[in-house]
Parts: sequence; C-alpha cells; structure tokens
Amino acid sequence: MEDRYNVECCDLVCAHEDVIDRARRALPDEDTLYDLTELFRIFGDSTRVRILYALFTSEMCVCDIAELLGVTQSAVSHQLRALKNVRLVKSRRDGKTVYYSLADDHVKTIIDQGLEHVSE
Amino acid sequence: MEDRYNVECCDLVCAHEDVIDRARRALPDEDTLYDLTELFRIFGDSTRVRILYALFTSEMCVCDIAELLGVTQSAVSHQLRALKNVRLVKSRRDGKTVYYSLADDHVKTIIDQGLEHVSE
DNA sequence: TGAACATATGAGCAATTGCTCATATGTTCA
DNA sequence: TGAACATATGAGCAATTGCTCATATGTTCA
Repeated sequence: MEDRYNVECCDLVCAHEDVIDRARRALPDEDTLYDLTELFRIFGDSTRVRILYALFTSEMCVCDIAELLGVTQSAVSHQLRALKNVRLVKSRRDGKTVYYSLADDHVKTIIDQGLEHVSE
Repeated sequence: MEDRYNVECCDLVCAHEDVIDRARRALPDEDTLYDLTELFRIFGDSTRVRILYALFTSEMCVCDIAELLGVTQSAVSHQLRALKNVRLVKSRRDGKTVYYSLADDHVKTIIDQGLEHVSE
C-alpha cells in the first residue's frame, strides 16, 4: 500500500523525502485543482479578458460586444458561454436581446492581482 | 478616419454606440493584455498549479518535484521554465542541483482569489 | 580531465482550443 | 401564425499546448 519507498527519480538518489511528503500534504484535492485551473484557463485568452474589461463599464448585449471587439457574434457567444460556465458573467434577457454583466467582483480582484504582477 | 459609423453587426441595428465607445476606452492596451493573459494561461494547467502548491511549502529541486507529481524530470523542467518566464518562480543552483522557489507572494494571492471564487 | 549525475532543451505527436460557417432556438410583432 | 431578428450551438479546421524521448549542458569529484 505504501509506495513512498519507490524513489524512482534520478536513479534512486537525490530525493528529499521529508520535503516531498510535506509538499504532498499541501497539494489540493483533485476537484479543487480542476475547478481552479479551469477558472484560470478562462482568464488565459485575450478575447475573454477583453470581454470582461468591456463588462467592467456596463452590461452589454452580445451584438455590441461583437462590434466592439471586431469578432463574429458566434465567437462572442461561444466565449460568453465559457465565461458563464465558470460563473464569471451572468445574463438577462430583454426581449430578443440578451445582456451580459459581471457575476460578481472576484473578476476585478483577480485581474487586478494579475495586473499588479505583470506591471512590476 | 472615424469608423464608428461602420456598424456592421446584426444587420446594422441594435448597436448601442455610447456603451460601445465607453467600453472601448476601458480596454487595456495590446501589451498589457498580452502579458496578463500569458500570466493567467500559466495558472490554467494543473501540473503548473501543483508545482506552485508544492513550492508553497518550501523550495524544491526539479527531481523532487518530478517524484512528487509522478511526471518526467523533463516535463517538470519544461513547466518550471514556463513559470520562470512569467516570473512566478525563481531558481538557485547548489552544485548539480537546482532549487526552485516562489518569486514573490503574488502567486499565493492570485491562487487564493481563484479558490475563493470556485468555492462559493 | 573524464565519469557520473542533475537539469535544460529540441523535435515530434496527440489532445485541446478558438475561430468561422451554417443553422437551430427563442422572442417580438404585424 | 410567420417573418424578422438576436442569440446559441454543432461541426470542422488551423493553431497551440503539454507531454515523452533523446540528447545537450552544466557541475562535481576522484
């Protein structure tokens, strides 16, 4: 059952078992890790980040976002779905038009943290 | 020169020009956007996030990280380079061994913000 | 200096991603 | 109800990505 003895790296040498064990306990569980990376993956595309920036100013309909960014309505719609899946944006329908807005202000906090890092 | 009249989306209707103009001014410049999405893209992979979590506990050598995560030394090395490119980790050499550690505590802040969002 | 070892790196491949195109769905209004 | 319109969605494709394999680079020590 215990497989910590199986030190295969680097021809059985070098491994600092204590450090590895400590790190292993710090690793997040599978589900948390999945959710977390999925969330950040969403921030890793310029079209999506542009959409989020646009929504900082006010809610917008799909069509307006498409015009603003110079991409297809379809592309915007696909990306909005991705943003919605991770609950970064929400939508409301008004007649034929669907307005999208930021789900909460985590978006801004996360982007600001990122900005702070890159602008050092 | 002015091309705001060119409302091509949705058969020339629907566009809320004021909203679009306001949003356009809020968009980040090209370089900032590039740096920002590149940074978040790095957080969008589970191997890289696992490495960061491991480094939360202490500095570690490449070999230890490889054993911890059960991936190749090569894979770890490639990912560490990516993490280094965006200045999330730094390294120091001690003889044949290279120890990696977190570059600063933006890493933790960003991940914590992400966690807070996904665990709502 | 050369053998041993830790790490870095390039090539190549399967999997993923973001887009466009075509079309489906949902809503309004005459 | 059906035409008009805003949005959503599936298929398909080019580009990107993360891995492994092979090997190069850097360091120590006898």
